[in-house]
Amino acid sequence: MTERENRSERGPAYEPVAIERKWQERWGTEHVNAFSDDGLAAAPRPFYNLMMFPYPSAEGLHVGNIYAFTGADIYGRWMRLRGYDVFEPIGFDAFGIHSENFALKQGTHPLDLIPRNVANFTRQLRRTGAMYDWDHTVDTTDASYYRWTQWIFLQLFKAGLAERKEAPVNWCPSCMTVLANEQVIGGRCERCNTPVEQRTIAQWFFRISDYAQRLLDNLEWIDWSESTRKAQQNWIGRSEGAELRFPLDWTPPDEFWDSAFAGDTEEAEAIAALREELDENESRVDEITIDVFTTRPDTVFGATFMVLAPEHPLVPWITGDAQRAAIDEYRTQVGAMDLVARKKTDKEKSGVFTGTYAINPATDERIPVWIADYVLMEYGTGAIMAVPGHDERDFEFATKFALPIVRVVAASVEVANAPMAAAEPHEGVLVNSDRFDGIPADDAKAEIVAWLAERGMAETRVNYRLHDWCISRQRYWGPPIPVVYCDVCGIVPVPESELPVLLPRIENYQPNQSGVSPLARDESWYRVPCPQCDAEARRETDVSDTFLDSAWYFLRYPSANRDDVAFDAELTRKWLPVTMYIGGEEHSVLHLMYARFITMVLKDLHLVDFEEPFRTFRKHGLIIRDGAKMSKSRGNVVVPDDYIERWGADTFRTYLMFLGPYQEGGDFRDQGLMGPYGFLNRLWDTVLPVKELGGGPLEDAIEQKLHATIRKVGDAIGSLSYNTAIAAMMEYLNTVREGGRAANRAEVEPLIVLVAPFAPHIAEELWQHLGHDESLFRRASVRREPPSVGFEIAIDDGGARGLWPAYDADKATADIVEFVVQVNGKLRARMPMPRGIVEAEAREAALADENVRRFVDGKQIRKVVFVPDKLVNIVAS
RNA sequence: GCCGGGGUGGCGAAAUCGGUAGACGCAGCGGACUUAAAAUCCGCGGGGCUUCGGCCCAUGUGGGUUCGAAUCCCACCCCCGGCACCA
Repeated sequence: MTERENRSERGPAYEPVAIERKWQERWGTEHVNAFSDDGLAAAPRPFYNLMMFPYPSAEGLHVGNIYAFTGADIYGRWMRLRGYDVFEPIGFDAFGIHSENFALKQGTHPLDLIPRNVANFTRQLRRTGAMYDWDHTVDTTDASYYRWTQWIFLQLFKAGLAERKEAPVNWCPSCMTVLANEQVIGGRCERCNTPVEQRTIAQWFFRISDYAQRLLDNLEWIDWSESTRKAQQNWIGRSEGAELRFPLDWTPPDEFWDSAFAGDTEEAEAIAALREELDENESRVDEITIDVFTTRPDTVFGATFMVLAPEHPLVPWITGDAQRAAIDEYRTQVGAMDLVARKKTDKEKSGVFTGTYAINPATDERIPVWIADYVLMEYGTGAIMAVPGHDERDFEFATKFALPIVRVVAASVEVANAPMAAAEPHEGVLVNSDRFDGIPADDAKAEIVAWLAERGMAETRVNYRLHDWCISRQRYWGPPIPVVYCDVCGIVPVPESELPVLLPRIENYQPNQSGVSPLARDESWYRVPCPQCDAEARRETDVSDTFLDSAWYFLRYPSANRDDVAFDAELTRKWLPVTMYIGGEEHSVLHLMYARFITMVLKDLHLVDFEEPFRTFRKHGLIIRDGAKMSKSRGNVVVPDDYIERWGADTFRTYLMFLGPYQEGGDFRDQGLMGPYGFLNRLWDTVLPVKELGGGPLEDAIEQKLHATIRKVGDAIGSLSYNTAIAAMMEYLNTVREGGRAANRAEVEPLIVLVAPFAPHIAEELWQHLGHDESLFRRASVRREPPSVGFEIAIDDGGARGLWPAYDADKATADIVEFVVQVNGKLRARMPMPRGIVEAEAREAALADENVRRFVDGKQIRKVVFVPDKLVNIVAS
């Protein structure tokens, strides 16, 4: 029989593309996403299923996107089948350097390019078969969206959490803009990999570091993927220690006080405060101190010199005349380094003596003050006490410049003065530390801090690695920061009523090295009257970081169609925080941190009533191709359109989920598609001959397998083990088809529902074939009288009921179980036994086995281990 | 260096409150159907030995705990991701 003849008996072949078109249209026209006539506002069982909205590139949707979205969509569809009102929106994160660079390369204006990309993405997204709510989408570049991004900025500004300050920032010479710390990876621009330079420019910062502790504390309880939580913990980088003060042994020149410490760095502020204090107390000026942060205050007796970061503001004032030329040269040299060179850990230590000494507050000894590039201005106080005996870097430095090295921690006091060949970072007891000798180093930390604190020379302190978020970008393609500079009034926020500050269309939007934004070229745009005094003023010409756009988009979705508020209070109460968020881990310290921060701020401003935006977050893995990372240069990029056109979205989706554990990712191999494709074909061929009234009762063995499969698939989807869920369905279908037998309706009808989250189109089609005239997903989500189906429907803990089949735990287990018989832990026989068999009987049956006897005979039975319904282990010797 | 994750057949992977290692699938081999091929269906499939009953070995390496270890403990090796002159 030829395939054609064969087919004519079994019915039409599976034609995925036609079926998928049909159902994608029907889902649209039948409003499958409508929970009720009142839509979002009235949904009784809200479940906010979020995925990370894509950046709409010109290349189109990447498999990585589809992998991420499909995994999230399966979860959403599953929840919907279980009777929840699943809100699953999608949008476009279309501002930012990436889009702008591409536009520049193409010579197409982003205002023209982005709508095209969005249209193409929309087409592709629809084709993947995800159940997006197309009535609630966002596009961050739309003025109706960024108006509210600007509004968020203003809320932070009013709360004192947005501030403009001059500070050393990361400058990418290729992108020609500043970057947030989070956008610098190993000293390089995360976008273009160019080594980042340091520049001092006035920028807008959000005070995220004020929230460091809260951001850290909440990580203890939020339900997030472990690795993502750890990444955030590392990024926040809390360390506990102390701040110690080292008085300078130095008389400041007169100009010290009249100097240019008018900058707004913390150090200058501290000096100003100190001056005031000294004036009040008529104290001696040499009580000026260098403050250091240390996690090892117990080693203070070993601090034999100090090191300041070359940029430290005290440096010019404490530099001796003899050292000035060398110091200036070194500072210039370090200032010219890019971050990759500066932060290199394996280069030889360098540094210069300032000519000034400080007093070690523990030993009262004079110790020299140096500058060196291994001390970083941005961490701690930008100054350290160097303890060469117990810090590798200090040891190296001391060795190179012949500075004294003292051991202050040792295994015991007896070995206190053995020669030191290297820094000894290990724990022990204090030595060469005067009255603290013999105390375990760990205990000494608190004691020494307390002792120094009596003299005002120390206090305990925690320090964070997290820095304020620099949000200014000297680029064109972003929301203008809504601020006006007035000579009279200073910094004036744009009144909320005047939002949005529209991004003007300018043709020459190329960035340049000047540090000045392209918008500064459009005088007609930036010249405005001051909103307060009407004097001539000037708009801020920087735009905000794209990550600000995405730090609040999840709040916008439910209210996407509202033009009077950023997010409606009622809708927000109903739908947020997000119930389930699935996305890539690459955003652990960028998007996911910023979104948490913005939400906390909004909570503090009483604009939302929760402070963690995502109840549950799960990361998904990465897809590689044929064992290697996908890249254009390697030529191994999967173009989703081609695969979907050829095999259908259902096969593509199912394969992506089958190729490996979802949370770990996997290797895309074209051959692999054949597995899921064959599965869907066999499903089709099995269900098609089943007529509406056909079939009879379930055979026992199949009924058992069915119940076990329902349980397994539900458990697996719940834990995102999609690959094993699919394997379980394949196994079940194999059982149903065993020996070429024809299936009956009761066997396949529930299977169609199990398959539906993965392959929704074929499921709909087969569902319809079985005589149901309404969409499976619509039927599951719109609560009316129970649908007439030939299986029990599961009722969720929360009372939700959709179409997901229930299983009977008793029926899911076979009546005859295969027992394993071991002798001394080694497998010697397998035998079927009735479920629930008691130990004595199992033991008797086991000992009756010939092979078991071979290993037991002639030996003494010491013990018999019995695991109900599983095994008997006879211990004999 | 620190923090995560991982190492199981030719390949992707299952199985981790300790209890049949390799489910499911890909590729492969054998068979049915066919003039033939494709498609489809059936069967085989870690390695070694075998008197065909079975036996021995096997989950990165080396130890340990246990009646029993891929799973737990100790030491180590390798791979992937993140952080890193962070004091």
